[in-house]
Amino acid sequence: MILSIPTSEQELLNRAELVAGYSFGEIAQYLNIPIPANLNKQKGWVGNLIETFLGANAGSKAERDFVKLGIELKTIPVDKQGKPLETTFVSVTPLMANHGVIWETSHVKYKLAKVLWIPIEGDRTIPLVERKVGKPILWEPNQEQEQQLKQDWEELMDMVTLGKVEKITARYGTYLQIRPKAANGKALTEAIGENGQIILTRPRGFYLKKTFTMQILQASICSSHQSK
DNA sequence: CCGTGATCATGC
DNA sequence: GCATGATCACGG
Repeated sequence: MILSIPTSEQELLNRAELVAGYSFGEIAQYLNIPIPANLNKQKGWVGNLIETFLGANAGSKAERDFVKLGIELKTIPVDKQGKPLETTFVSVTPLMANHGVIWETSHVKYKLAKVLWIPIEGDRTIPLVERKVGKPILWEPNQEQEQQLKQDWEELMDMVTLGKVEKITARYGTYLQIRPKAANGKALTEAIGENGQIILTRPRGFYLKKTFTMQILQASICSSHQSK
């Protein structure tokens, strides 16, 4: 089953709010999509399920999910207290041709300009079929958050361009980190080495640390209380 | 191989 | 316990 692409932000929000509270089993049955026993072999299954229901532009383009609306969709697994269980992948880390690349025009800033967060139950003790979708959060980074991300991005990209990519660990960056992002350890891509030469290294990606996404989720709880 | 969707699972 | 580094599936 293919659902139409939402033509407005409000339509997208309405659909996201509609699906809140339903289980993965119910949604998969409605869309006629088979449910895996677990996510071991299909780690992106939940993300694809929600994308399909919300009518996101399918494909693997380096574009936002809802191009016309300028909105990126992210499902985020949370525990019983609503805290993130995983970091959040943002985009591939460019390891070459970074001359003149700045934060303002970076893929990270672009992707995170406007995000529709969909919390999902991620507790592995709950059978996949029974796990439920949470209430959507439409988020834009505030000035402080953008500054935090920019600072981390600049520190990390400095290392990449200066040939220190092999020295980067996930411990760098306060809220944004760089980690491997590949099919397996055999995947290699070009990068700048210690002496400015071209080396082969594992592809990397930018990820948001849990401390950052937790702030987004908690802030939304606060504002919903205040608005009552 | 790259980029999309991410979570797994071992080491600390 | 939990984060880091590794990995799974798929379209192009």
